[in-house]
Amino acid sequence: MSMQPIIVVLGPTASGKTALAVELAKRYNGEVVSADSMQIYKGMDILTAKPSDAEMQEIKHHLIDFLEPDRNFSVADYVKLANSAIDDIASRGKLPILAGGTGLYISSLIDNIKFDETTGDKEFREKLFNLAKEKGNHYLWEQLLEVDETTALSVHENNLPRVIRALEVYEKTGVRLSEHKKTSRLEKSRFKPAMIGLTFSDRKLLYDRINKRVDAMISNGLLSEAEEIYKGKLLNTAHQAIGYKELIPYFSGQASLEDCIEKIKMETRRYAKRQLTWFRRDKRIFWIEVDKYKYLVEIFEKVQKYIAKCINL
RNA sequence: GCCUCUGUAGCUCAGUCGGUAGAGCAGAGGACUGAAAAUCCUCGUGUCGAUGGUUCGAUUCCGUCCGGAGGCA
Repeated sequence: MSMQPIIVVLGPTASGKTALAVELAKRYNGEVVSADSMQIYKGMDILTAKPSDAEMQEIKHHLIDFLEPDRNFSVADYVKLANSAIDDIASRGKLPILAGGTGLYISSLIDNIKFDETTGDKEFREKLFNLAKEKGNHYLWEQLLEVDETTALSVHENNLPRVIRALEVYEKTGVRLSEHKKTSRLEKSRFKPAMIGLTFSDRKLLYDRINKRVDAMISNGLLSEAEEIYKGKLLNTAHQAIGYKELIPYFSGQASLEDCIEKIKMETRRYAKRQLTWFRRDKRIFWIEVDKYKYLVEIFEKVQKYIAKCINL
């Protein structure tokens, strides 16, 4: 079976991924598959900086705006859906273009990580969470040390969700997470990716863009959008969105709007930093420092050359 | 004009009974396989406002000057 070529556009939030992905889709007869853990949800348009209506009409986008915000979602779900979206695109003779900032989703898909069928057990997790509360994080971690030493030694005892997940995997499947990690990578990836990373030579410029974008979101109606969400019901995944949870103290009258907006900016900056940390370790990525180019055309030309070299298009 | 308080890390402030200093926040680096916009770990040298004096030694005590806050006229 020949490998599926795919263009991947990644980078921190507010780096210009959406625009580049759309341009590439036009140039290569492609369709965009979003790799964003929040844009999957319906509504939350401003909050998650979804592509504009014009962009969506011009180029078909997948895995955006399809799930109710009260539904949970996971990497495993993502990989499954993304794979079938890609098959669909390829079957119509088009080129899939993956674009987004959720590093875990991107690498799980591109590296063809196999997830097994057991889903997360909410009750089990809650039980262990309470146990940790009662007896301390170290107690729980020691339990993990007994059943899966490798994982225990690589996860800090305070990283409760990770400790709990590792215990859950062993409890429900009888297989250690550390073993599962090995077998999950046995199958070779079906993709031949051209990975393009957008970054900034000067972090301050990125932060500047983020701050401005948050201000723009506010003037575009973020408040009323977030208030709608505030009234509705949200479950685990969606309520984590930056820009929503920071406004809750404002809605409940516990903090000033100004302070909450500052908080959104700060959390977004930190998020961008974490994204960069995640992506930096992937040596396949062809990085473009976008602040070094005056015109988008220059970036576009560079990217095209790289794509030509990488996947012969 | 006089009196009192104050000036220490990007910010808010501790502290040194005289032996050149430390927290929180911000920031930086890192980890990451089913909640990932999440979760977690590590990292604190700065003319201690300026300048004279006392002292073996001053950011610490004293004088003067310059900022800031308050009070009295």
